[in-house]
Amino acid sequence: MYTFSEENYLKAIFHLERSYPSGVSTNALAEEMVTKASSVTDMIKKLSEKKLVNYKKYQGFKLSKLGMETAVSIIRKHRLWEVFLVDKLNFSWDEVHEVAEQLEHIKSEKLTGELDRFLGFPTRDPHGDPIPDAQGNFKVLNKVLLSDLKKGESGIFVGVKDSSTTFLQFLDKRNITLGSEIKIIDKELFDQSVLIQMNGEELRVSNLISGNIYIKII
Amino acid sequence: MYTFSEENYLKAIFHLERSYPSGVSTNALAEEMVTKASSVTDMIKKLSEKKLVNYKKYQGFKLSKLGMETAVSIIRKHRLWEVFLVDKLNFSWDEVHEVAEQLEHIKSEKLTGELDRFLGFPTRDPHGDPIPDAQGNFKVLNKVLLSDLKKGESGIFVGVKDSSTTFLQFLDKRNITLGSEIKIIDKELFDQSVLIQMNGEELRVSNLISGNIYIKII
DNA sequence: ATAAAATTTTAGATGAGTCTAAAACAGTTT
DNA sequence: AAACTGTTTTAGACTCATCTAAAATTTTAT
Repeated sequence: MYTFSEENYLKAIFHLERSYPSGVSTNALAEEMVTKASSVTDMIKKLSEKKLVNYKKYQGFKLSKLGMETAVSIIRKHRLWEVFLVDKLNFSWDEVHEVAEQLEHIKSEKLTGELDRFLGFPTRDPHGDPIPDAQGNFKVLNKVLLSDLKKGESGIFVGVKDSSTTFLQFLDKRNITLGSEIKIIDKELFDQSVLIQMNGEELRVSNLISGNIYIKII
Repeated sequence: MYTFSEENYLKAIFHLERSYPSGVSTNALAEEMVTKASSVTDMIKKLSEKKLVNYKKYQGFKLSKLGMETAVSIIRKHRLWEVFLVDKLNFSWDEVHEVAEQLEHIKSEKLTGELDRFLGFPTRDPHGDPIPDAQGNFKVLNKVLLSDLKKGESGIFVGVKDSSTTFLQFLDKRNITLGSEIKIIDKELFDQSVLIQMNGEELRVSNLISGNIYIKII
């Protein structure tokens, strides 16, 4: 089994590979992990020895097949626990991350499988992210950022890019909830802010907001 | 907050204090923790600096008020998770310990409180042990060992002393379940084995078994 | 193409938790 | 009260994950 630290690195590399499909750099991972490049190098060496990443000095790294499977299983656990916290324990979607970060490291195949069953085999976590099944398979929803929509286009709010407490609480305050239909009424060229229609109301959101909202076009 | 290791030591000291109310020795704790006396001394020094135990060199140690509160809160979490695993996730009582050992270290007041509510504020874990409430209060059930009962006496099976997988599975195999009424039909003087009546059936159990079964006299 | 800048790795140190081996101490026996 | 026995503590070492500072390498810019 792997240490908490190793698992956290694997998860971080997984997330960074979306942005850097050709390979992740030491500095990028150091920033993500809020640590120093030298610490990253040390850890990557260890992960490389354990066959979890493919690594050549100075050339960046990628998850190996084993590393990918391990990362996906941690993400599966993280997201299942998030569903548990929201659906069963009255947590709101902005409160779950920290606790799920702890729970994702619990080692028990039976626990994960039974939790999945208990929750009704959910396919999305409270932020709209897909939950891998026991085999590690999950469908990446075909989604775009709200900021990429043009005037007149519309879609369903299916996920957030930034899942920080502050952003999620902002969305709650504005009543922007997962599953709502959003239509671009107008787009301001100067600052890229958009006037949207949602649940019969109109509101204007800045580019910083629209750039963190995922939309499924209908 | 405390490390996993510190928390495990506190829990072990808590359990040992029942057997050694006047103070726990280094060797006793080393055996309980399956480690060496020197490691225990190191850790006790640390716990002592953090005001979790009262310690004087060569004189043994006891939990301080803070240490006791901390230990009780870990035990509360352990037992709540055990209930969750058995009641909601189809675990049997012999499968829960290992996973609860991991889950007990999750740090979130809200999680513990909501879990307690979700489970209906249980007062006993699957092995009959009392679950402390949020204030750390719990009632110690007035119970005796089955081996202490005399011929003709009877009571309810309310808990186990040994909660190892093998012992719990043995009880399952013999259909000896928590809550059953047990009566001593006969006691063999030579080996202290007892013939008991339970659920209308009679069976003979050795002293090793009867010495690990807690009975509440009715 | 070479110098400057940025990135990455190495070297050496630290703290947590553990170990073995040796020293210090406590309790008991003679 | 001195010696023996068993317990406890200390000393020094190891691994893990981290750090700072310096060296090595790659990338960028002139």
